[in-house]
Amino acid sequence: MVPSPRSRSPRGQGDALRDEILDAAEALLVETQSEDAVSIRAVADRVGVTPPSIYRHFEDKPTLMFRVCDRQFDRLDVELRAHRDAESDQVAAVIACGRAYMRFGVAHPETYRIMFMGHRDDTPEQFRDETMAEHGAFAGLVDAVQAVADAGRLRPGIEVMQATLLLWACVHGLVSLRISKPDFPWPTLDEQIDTQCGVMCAALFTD
Amino acid sequence: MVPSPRSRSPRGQGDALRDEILDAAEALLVETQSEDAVSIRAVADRVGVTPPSIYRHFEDKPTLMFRVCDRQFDRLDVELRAHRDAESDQVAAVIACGRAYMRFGVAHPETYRIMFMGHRDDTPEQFRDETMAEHGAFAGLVDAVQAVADAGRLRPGIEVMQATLLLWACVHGLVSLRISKPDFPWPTLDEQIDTQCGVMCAALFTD
DNA sequence: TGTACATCAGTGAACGCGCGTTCACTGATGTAC
DNA sequence: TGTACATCAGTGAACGCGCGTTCACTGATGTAC
Repeated sequence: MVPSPRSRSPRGQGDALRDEILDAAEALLVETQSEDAVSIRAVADRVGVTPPSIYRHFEDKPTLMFRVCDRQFDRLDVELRAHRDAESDQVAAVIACGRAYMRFGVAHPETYRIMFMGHRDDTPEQFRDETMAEHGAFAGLVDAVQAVADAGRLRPGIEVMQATLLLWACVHGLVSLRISKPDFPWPTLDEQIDTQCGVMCAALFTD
Repeated sequence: MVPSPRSRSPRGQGDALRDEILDAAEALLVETQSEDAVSIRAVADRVGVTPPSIYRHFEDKPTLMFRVCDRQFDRLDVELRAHRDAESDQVAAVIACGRAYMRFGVAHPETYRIMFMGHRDDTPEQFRDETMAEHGAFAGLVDAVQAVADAGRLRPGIEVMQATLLLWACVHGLVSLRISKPDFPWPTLDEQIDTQCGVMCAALFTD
């Protein structure tokens, strides 16, 4: 291994390496588009550190991977929140969220795969419920649909949670199929998103 | 390894083992619900044969796994075809197919995962396009939607392929989310399927 | 009817692989007296 | 101002693991003459 120019962190700042590790792992994930390629050794190499150092900052590999993805999803959350705050029309806000979500998923396939397409048993306990129901993208979607309902624009006979789950299934379905089956003769992403948003809104919302 | 009671196949019938291997692999997959647990060694053990024997019948592990899943999906195809033939109402036929597809996916999570949630690079070449666009469940769905269109019951402005992709995204989304996030507070499967079918049909079909 | 031979289903032993992880350690830095 | 010490970020070497896969082989069975 080539000796790295990296110098050791001073006393109180051991956490500096933590962020470098997250950055390196994220970069590897983006470059290789393969969770397997992001081994503890590869991450350590890229940071310029030996593998055991990783364990000073993350308890094991799955946790590291989820922290990486979690950080990326936090950025999505910020974006979704911005969309909701920016739109005065509640239905338009839901559409904007849906669009942003689908674009994000297709643009970050391996991240999306880890967060939403993985095996339950490969998911560290701390990420099993939390990330999902309460926190993050899903909660935002519930809020956005609730706003539509509060404005009286949800189609009669459909409840907020039903509508939210249906929307989630649709956006997730589009994203995950495109990720798993890249060789399928898909239409343009824009075209598919437009169709899907149009039909879904017509089905769920009024006005 | 306990010596097995299995006796060697006579001359022309080497293919007998092939089916036994498929059966054993399928049984293991169903029991463990884990692709990783279905190792070449585990399959060989269960059949009562040594690992190298597997390679006389399947070129490698991914191919074996896909053959196993393919066989299960063939059964789904038969079921879907039966639904379509049994329903005189075209829309009812699409609904029946969608329901059967979702039930199948949720009932065979690991099979579904391998076929529709895997990495493109883990998919043997022979299964990359074929299983999808031309053959099997998707083609059946296209046919069913085409029948609705032929009956003049597709909502104006929506094309057959658009409607099919949307339906596919929805059913796949429901199935794959329930598989990946079993800890999520889902509604009953029946309830979720009913809502989804109701809303989708209202959105896409007329009468 | 008997013998030599080809076939081929299945074996036994081993290969290399890269992985996640653990362990006892080093050595620079700050702190107490 | 100097010395002993505690801290703690990061190291080096190795562990065990189970996997997919390969190779040269055995030995029962059918076939040709």
